Amino acid sequence: MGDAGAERDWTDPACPVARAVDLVGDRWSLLIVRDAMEGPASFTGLRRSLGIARNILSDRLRRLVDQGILSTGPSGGGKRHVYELTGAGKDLFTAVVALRQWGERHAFADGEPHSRLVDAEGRPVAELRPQGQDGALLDSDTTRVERVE
Amino acid sequence: MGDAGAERDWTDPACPVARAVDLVGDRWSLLIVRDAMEGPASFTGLRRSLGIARNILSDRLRRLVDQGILSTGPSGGGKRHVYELTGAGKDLFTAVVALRQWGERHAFADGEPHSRLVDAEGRPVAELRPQGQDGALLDSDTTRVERVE
DNA sequence: CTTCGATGGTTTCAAAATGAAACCAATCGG
DNA sequence: CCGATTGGTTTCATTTTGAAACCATCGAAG
Repeated sequence: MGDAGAERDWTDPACPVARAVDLVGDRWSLLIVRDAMEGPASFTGLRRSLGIARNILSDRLRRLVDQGILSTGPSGGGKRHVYELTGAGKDLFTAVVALRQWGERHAFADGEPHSRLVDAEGRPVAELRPQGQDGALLDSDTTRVERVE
Repeated sequence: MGDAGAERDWTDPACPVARAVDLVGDRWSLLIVRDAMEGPASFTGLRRSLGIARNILSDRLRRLVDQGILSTGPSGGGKRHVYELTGAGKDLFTAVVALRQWGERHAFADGEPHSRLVDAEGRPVAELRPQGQDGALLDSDTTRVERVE
């Protein structure tokens, strides 16, 4: 991956979780990415969908492009208009799905309606489950963080 | 789930991703949860580990307890000291793992060292991969969000 | 070619969140 | 009883966010 952005001084330099949070863990970035998952997005499209302030959206888009998560490449004419996910951006799919599934399980009252993620045939996506290399299911009690020296 | 917290007016009420971000999508909450995954956590332990300001940590802990993600239950004596994950909190494991794996893939230069998540035998956790009910691998191109009316 | 509306911003300023530091009460070890 | 540690709260400065106004460009309609 191209080392595009200049973040420097991470909250916790050795922890991939902390770096991910530093990059996309604010109020808006992941929602912009969520929207961009549905296809190329425009400034006003995002604005309407999210209800975000213009200046903040402008800043977040610039930052996401700098970080290599979005591109506004010359696709379309080069006039800096359409935003789409890069490889790194698309790769956030799994994390967005994980947050979605957690939200479905814990952020809605019983019977409260919510959007769903489905495959091309309309069937819901299976629940993500962390496993070991041997296929055994894992959780926070059966794993540990191996700190790096 | 007990409707403990009072969040009200969500950024995007029907979207589980947005609700999850509203609940834990700030600079610190997920890192607090990450730390709590390793076992019961104390105020000063978290402070030292994260380098977070006292008042902010105090606020986040209160909020996470209100939201039913952490408990500071009477376990230990009832004197409001130890914080541990509730069921909903432990269930964030998958999302934290997904962010960790994304961070490992995209937030480190080649060869730059980082902590790893391993199982009880020290073997790395397998990469999470969204699948359909039939086991087919899915990504943002082969899924769509079914909006709720 | 002119005008009009929409798009994609930037600037300015007020309000809210964050952080550093000082302060404080309760507990614990000796 | 003494001093250190823990678990905070309060105060105040700094930073971030957001609403609103402003502005430049483009394409379509007249």
